[in-house]
Amino acid sequence: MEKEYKTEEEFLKDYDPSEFDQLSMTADILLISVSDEESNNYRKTSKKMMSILLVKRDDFPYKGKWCLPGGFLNPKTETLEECAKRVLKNETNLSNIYLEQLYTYDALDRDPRTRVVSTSYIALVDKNRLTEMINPNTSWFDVVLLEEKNNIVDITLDNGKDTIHLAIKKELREKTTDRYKFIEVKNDALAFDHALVILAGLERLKNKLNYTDIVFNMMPEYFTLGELQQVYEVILNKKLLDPAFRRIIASKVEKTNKMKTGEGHRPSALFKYKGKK
Amino acid sequence: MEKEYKTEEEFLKDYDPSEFDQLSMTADILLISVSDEESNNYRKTSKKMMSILLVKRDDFPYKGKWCLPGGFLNPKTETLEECAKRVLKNETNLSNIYLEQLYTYDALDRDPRTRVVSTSYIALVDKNRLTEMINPNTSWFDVVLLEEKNNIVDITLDNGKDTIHLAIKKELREKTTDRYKFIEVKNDALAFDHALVILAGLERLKNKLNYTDIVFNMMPEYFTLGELQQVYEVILNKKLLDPAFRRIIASKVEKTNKMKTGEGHRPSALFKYKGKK
DNA sequence: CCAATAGTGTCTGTGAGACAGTATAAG
DNA sequence: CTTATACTGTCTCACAGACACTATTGG
Repeated sequence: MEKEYKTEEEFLKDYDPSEFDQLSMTADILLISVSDEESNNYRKTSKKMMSILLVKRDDFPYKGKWCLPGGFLNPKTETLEECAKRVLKNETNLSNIYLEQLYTYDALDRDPRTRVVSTSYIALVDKNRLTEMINPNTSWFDVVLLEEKNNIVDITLDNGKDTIHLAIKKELREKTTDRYKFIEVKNDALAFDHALVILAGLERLKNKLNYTDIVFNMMPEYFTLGELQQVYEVILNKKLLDPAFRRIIASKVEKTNKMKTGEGHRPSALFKYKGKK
Repeated sequence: MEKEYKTEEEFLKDYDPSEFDQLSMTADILLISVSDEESNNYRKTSKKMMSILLVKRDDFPYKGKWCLPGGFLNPKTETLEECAKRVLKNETNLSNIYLEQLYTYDALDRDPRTRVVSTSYIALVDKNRLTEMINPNTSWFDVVLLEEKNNIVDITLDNGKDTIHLAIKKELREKTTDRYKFIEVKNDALAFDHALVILAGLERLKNKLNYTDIVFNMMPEYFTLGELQQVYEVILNKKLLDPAFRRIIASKVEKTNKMKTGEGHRPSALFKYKGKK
């Protein structure tokens, strides 16, 4: 028999959450950066690549597999975003970085332990800011290949020791939008559904590049337009034409009187992010 | 003291989820449609308005306030999207409608009972499809005003009996993107953080209109280009020029040999959605 | 000089914005 | 005929794509 409550206070006093079905949540973070691959030619500039941070799992489940940094939410004390920041701080000692909610993953069997719903976040960082890695199981993986053919995306990640090959099928959810269902076709190395999170995150970043200034969260304070263009090119996965790129970017950056020299070719001006036009 | 496990099976056998902090989740649905406001002039076409579905709360907390249709997730049996579909089916008897995850809301105090994290969904429907409303507490509210001035958004909702005024402040999260933190400035009628969900959902729809064919999820099978243009105009909240609109839409629709007549002016051809160009 | 990147000038085609004009129904 | 919407033709301007050209360094 149900009790009748007159006021919200009275109702809340009697409320017992443990009567209801509960579950656990995690926040998982896709930390993306752009790194330099050193060049063999003194004249040539270093080739840039995207890289993402992975952690080798010490414990079951998925012991020995790689996964995104993440952790269980403490429901009494923190929000999911705070949880993501805490995890990131613990793993990399980074704080004050760009963080954006990506998607909430909740397949029934995504965690073999019990029902765990995960809200994923994208984090962006300028690699120069990354000094010490706290967790020794943590490693940067370069995105050495990212290619889509016939709705199958092939991704190759490499950290210098391990190489991870992923293949993910994209199935159009409905003809009216560009939403896809991602299905793992090949994944021997990544735990949980994190391969799907990585692809979703890289695609989100690619899209946002075109209509926001999000890229500057991955840049140092001073940069050349050549460097900036390379970052665009590696994220968009295509070459851009110099004049067009400079036209678009011109209103967003500010030329400083600093120059970058000693590169075996004409020096280039250093720029700063100016803020939105 | 921790036990050492050799295999994942062994580990899972001993795993007890209740040892860890758990919480409840809900799925909340912002169901959006476009309705006709009948005209007083036999010649004039009816004015279109967006409308959203709200439910009057029968129980504590927020008893008597309006909220989005939503319900608690059963962690053992369903995904959040399935939960959203179940709720929608129960309230409106609708199934097979467009559903898209919007955002996961998780402020510590968003539910006075206990920690409840809510994943919100946008649902779109052609109002002609909506026949019977099952829950008598359910009502369509027209968006009679939606206006942004100095980063304050004013929204007025009206269901013919009740009028709801909302004011939400938009605070830019960082200068590199277009992300805003939404803060309720005025809200006497909506429960939880649902005013924020409504604004986020309407803005998402507005954005998606420009780069997807999402609008056709709100259209009947046959429609005139004038009707379609009106739907665009009410969602984008601005007038469009006929020739420009027709150029953009031309590749997406297919002219049928049906006509719409009897409107007191030149009849117009009926079109069908053709699928992506 | 050479190789490599920095940086600019300019043509061209596409496409959105704008406006004006014609067409056709009901009353 | 009037009124209101349906539908089309065409000009202009902004801007992305493309290509060619000049500038400047280290070796």
